[in-house]
Amino acid sequence: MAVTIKDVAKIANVAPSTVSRVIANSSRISERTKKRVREAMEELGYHPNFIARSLANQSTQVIGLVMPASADKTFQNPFFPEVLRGISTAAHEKQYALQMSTGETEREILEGVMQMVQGRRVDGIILLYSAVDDKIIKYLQKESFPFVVIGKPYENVEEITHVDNDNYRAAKEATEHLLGLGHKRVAFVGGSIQLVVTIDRLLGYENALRTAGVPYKDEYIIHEEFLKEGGQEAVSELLSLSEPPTALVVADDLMALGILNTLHDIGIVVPDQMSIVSFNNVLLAEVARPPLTSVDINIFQLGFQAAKTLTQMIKDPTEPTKRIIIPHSMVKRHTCKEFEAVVVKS
Amino acid sequence: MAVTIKDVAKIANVAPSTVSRVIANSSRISERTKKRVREAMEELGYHPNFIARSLANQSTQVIGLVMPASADKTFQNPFFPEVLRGISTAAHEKQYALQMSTGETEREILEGVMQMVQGRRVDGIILLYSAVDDKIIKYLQKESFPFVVIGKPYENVEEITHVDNDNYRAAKEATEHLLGLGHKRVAFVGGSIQLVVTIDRLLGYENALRTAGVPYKDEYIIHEEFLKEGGQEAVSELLSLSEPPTALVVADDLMALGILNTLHDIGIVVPDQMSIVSFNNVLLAEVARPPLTSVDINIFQLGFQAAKTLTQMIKDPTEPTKRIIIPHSMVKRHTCKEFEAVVVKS
DNA sequence: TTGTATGCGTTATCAG
DNA sequence: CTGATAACGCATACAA
Repeated sequence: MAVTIKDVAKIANVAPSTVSRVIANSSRISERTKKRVREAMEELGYHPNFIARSLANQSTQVIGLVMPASADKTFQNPFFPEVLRGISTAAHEKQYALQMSTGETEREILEGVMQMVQGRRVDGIILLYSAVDDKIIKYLQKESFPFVVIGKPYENVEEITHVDNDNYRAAKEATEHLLGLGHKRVAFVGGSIQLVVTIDRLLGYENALRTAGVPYKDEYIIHEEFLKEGGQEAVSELLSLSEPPTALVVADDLMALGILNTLHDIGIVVPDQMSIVSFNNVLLAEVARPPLTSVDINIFQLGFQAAKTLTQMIKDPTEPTKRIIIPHSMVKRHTCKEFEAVVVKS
Repeated sequence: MAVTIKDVAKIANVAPSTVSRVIANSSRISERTKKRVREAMEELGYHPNFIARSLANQSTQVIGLVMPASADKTFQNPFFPEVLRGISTAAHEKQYALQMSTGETEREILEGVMQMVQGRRVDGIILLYSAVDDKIIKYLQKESFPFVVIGKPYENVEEITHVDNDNYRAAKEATEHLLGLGHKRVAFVGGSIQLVVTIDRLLGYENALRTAGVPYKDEYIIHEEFLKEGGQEAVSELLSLSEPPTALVVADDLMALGILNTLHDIGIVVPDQMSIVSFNNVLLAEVARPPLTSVDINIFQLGFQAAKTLTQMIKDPTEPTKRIIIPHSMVKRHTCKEFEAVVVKS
C-alpha cells in the first residue's frame, strides 16, 4: 500500500489533519511544523491520493472532453490537435487534467458523458463541436452541469456559454473578397449541414451574394463531409453545371486541399481558372500548392478560452452565461485572382 | 447532493451493501430483491459514483495517455488522431476512460505523469512515442507501474511491453524498392534523431544500401522535425549537393507533402526527376499530388493493440512482458519511377 | 496553532 | 441470501 497522510503524520509527530493542512498550505500552521511535516513527506516520498481528495472535496480537477464520434472522419481534421493544444495549455495552467470521451456512435458518446457527469468523474465538460439537435447539450442543460461548447449552440444560445468565431461575418467577408475580385459565379462547399458552423457560414455567404445583388443558386451549394472524398465529389458536381462557378468558398482547408488536387488533375489552373478561399488556416493551407488563401479562425484561442472559461465557471457557479467571440482574419495567399472571362473547360 | 447507494437502499428496503451487490450483479442475491433494488435505482435515477468506487477498489478504470510535448510540432502529425482512435476503440470495449497528459515541456509532462501515478488517478499508462533516453519510461519502470509504449523503447527493450512496427525492415524494403528501380543516389529524410523510430528506419535504410553495395553518404542523411518547414530545408540541402539524390526515403507523409510542394516550386517533377517513398500512409498520402507511395504502418492497430495489451496487464499483473509487432505494407501510388539518366537541375 | 471526530460513496469482511 | 461495520485516504467542523 502506498504511503498515506497517516504515515507522514506518524513520522512528523502530528495529527493527520495537520498534514492535510500543510498540503493545503493553510496559514494557521506554524512554519516550524510545516517544515517538519514537509521533511517527513520528502523522506517517505509521499504523494497525495487524488481519488481520496476528490471524494472528500466533491471535485476531481479534471475536465471532460467530448469529441465527435471517432468513427466520424471529422476526427482526422487538423482542427482537433490544435484546439486540444489550446485547451491543454489553459487546463494545465489551472492544474486540471483532461479526460476524453470514448465511443464510436452518438449513443455511446452520450452514455460516456452520462458516466462522466453522474459518476462525478469530471468537474466540467467542453464540447469540441456543435451540431444541430444535439442530445448531449440537452442532457448537460437538464443536469445543469458546467459545460462550454466550442462553436455556436443550435438552440438556447443565450443560455449556453460558448466560444465561437463570428462565422457568419467571416464567410460574408470571404465571399465579398471573391465578389470584389469580379467573380459572379461563386459556389459554397460546406461541411455537414448538421454542424452549426456550416449553417452560419452558409448564411454569411448568402448574405454577401444578396447584398451584392448576385443571384443565389441552389446548385452552387454543396455539402460534404469535411474531407477529401468530399472535395472530389464537390468538384465534379460543380463542374458538370451548365454555368460552373469561377470561385469557391470552401469550409475547410483539408477539403480545399482535396479540391485543389482534383482541379489539378482535371487540368484547371488555380487561381487562373478558379479562385478559392477556405477556412481554418491550418498548416495544410501553407503547404498546399498553390498556398491557400484561408480565413484564420484562431483555433488555439478557441480551445484556450473555452478551457479558461470553464475553469471559471467551475470555481464560481454563479458566473453568468457568456458568449466569447474569437476574432478571425483572412490570410491572403495564392488561390484568389481577379475574374477574367476565361472559359472554364467542363 | 446526488442520489447515493443509501437512498436506493432506503427505498428498496434493503441494506446499502445489498445494493452494492446488485450493482456488481452478485450471484448470491435473490432475483426478487435484485428486481426491487433495480426498480428503486431506476426510480431515483441512481448512478454509481466512480470516485467513491475507485477509492474502495483501488482501481480507477482510466488509462493515462502521454503525448509528446504539446509545444512540439509533432503533435500536429495526423499520426496522433489515428492512434487515439485505435486506443479509444479498445479502451471503450473494456470500459476504460482516457486521460491525457497536459504540459508543454518535458519536465511538465513528467510531473503530470508522476501525478497520474502517485495520485492513483490512472490504472495504467500508454506512451504514444518513444524517444532516446526517456525520463518517463525510467520513472515508470522504477515504480513498476503498468505501461506500454507505442514504438520501440530505446533501452531495456526486453523488459518493456511495447507495440511497434518492424521499422527496420519497413525502411529496408522501401529503400530496396527504390534501388530496384535503378536508383543509386538515394537520400534519407528522417524526423528527429531523438525518436527511436527514426533510428530504426535509418538503420534499415543503411542496411539496404550496404547489401546492395551502394555507397552510403553522410550528406544524404537529413534529420528534421516531422514537418513542413523541415521538408523545405531538406530539399534545399539535398539539391545543393554536387551529386544530388534521385530518390528519397522520407520518414513521414506530412514531411513528404512539404517536400513534394517544394520540389514543385523549384520545377522538379516527381516522379520523373525525383522518386519518393514515405511512411504512415495517412489521408494526406492519398490527397497529395502526385499521390504518395507510402508504407502503411497500420496506425489504428498500433493504438488498438497497445490499449488492449495494457488492459490485460492491469487485469493480470503477472502477464509477461510482450513485444507486439504490427505488420506494415507498402502502398504504391505515383511518386516512384525507374531511374533514367536525367540530369537533375541543381 | 493543532488534534479529534466525522463524512465523502463504495466495496468487502464478517456475522447471522 | 442479507445486514452491520469497517476500511479506502483525505478534508473539515468543531474542540482544545
